[in-house]
Amino acid sequence: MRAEVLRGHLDLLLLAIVQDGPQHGYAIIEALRERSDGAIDLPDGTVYPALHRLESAGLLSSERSHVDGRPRRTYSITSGGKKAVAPKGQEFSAFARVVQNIVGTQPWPITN
Amino acid sequence: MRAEVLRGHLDLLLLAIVQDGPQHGYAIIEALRERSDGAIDLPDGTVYPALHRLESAGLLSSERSHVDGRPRRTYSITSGGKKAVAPKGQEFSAFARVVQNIVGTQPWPITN
DNA sequence: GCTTGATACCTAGAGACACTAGGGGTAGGG
DNA sequence: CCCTACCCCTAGTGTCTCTAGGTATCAAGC
Repeated sequence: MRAEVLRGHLDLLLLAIVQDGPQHGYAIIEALRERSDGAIDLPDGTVYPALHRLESAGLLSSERSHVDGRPRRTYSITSGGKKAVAPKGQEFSAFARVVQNIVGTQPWPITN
Repeated sequence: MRAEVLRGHLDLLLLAIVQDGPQHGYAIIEALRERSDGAIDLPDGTVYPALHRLESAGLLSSERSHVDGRPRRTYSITSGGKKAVAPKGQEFSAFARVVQNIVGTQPWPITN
């Protein structure tokens, strides 16, 4: 699955991953791949600029460190990021529901 | 809801509407607004270029006509468009499921 | 008769964001 | 010594939506 498909929702995914604990960029990419069973496999050239955007937007903060001599930038979610992630998630749900409704496919069982 | 949010999925929505019967652009915009309970309210400057794209991609075809002296362009779905809409819908479902899964919000009732 | 609003279509230019395709390094195994 | 995995970064490109205009008909209100 290309990030092209989730354009505009990549921020939500990145925030969701970092919300579960500070991560560095490379680990975030792996976490997304694992949590999606390989469906989401992003090029790092997509993720790093997105992380920079989120940081300059104040939703993430980062710290440089060195592990085994390798430079690392670890991202943590800020209080602003925490506040933003819930409504973003709800907005996505609403969006998905509306699209499913119009398209007519039901990905989840109807219960009533 | 801005089309910005559904970037990349607008094609799917337009195809889904036209699949239910030929429509002209203005009517498609209204159909989307009604079927989404007002959530999707697209500017025509977004929709018309999208329809042109879909036509030049061979997924829609159009015919000019006149109603009450007003020029109209009515769009119909092509066989190529019909073939494309189902997998696009499934792709969207898969995408939505994966995102929900990662974000952790469940917009539909869990049944097991 | 004139204006306003709804109907109906179109385009140019700008901006946002993911992509491609590179660049830089360290560490470890063959 | 080279290749792979690990780790970060940027420039330029392309696609798609947005804004902000334009054109034109018709009905209703004044």
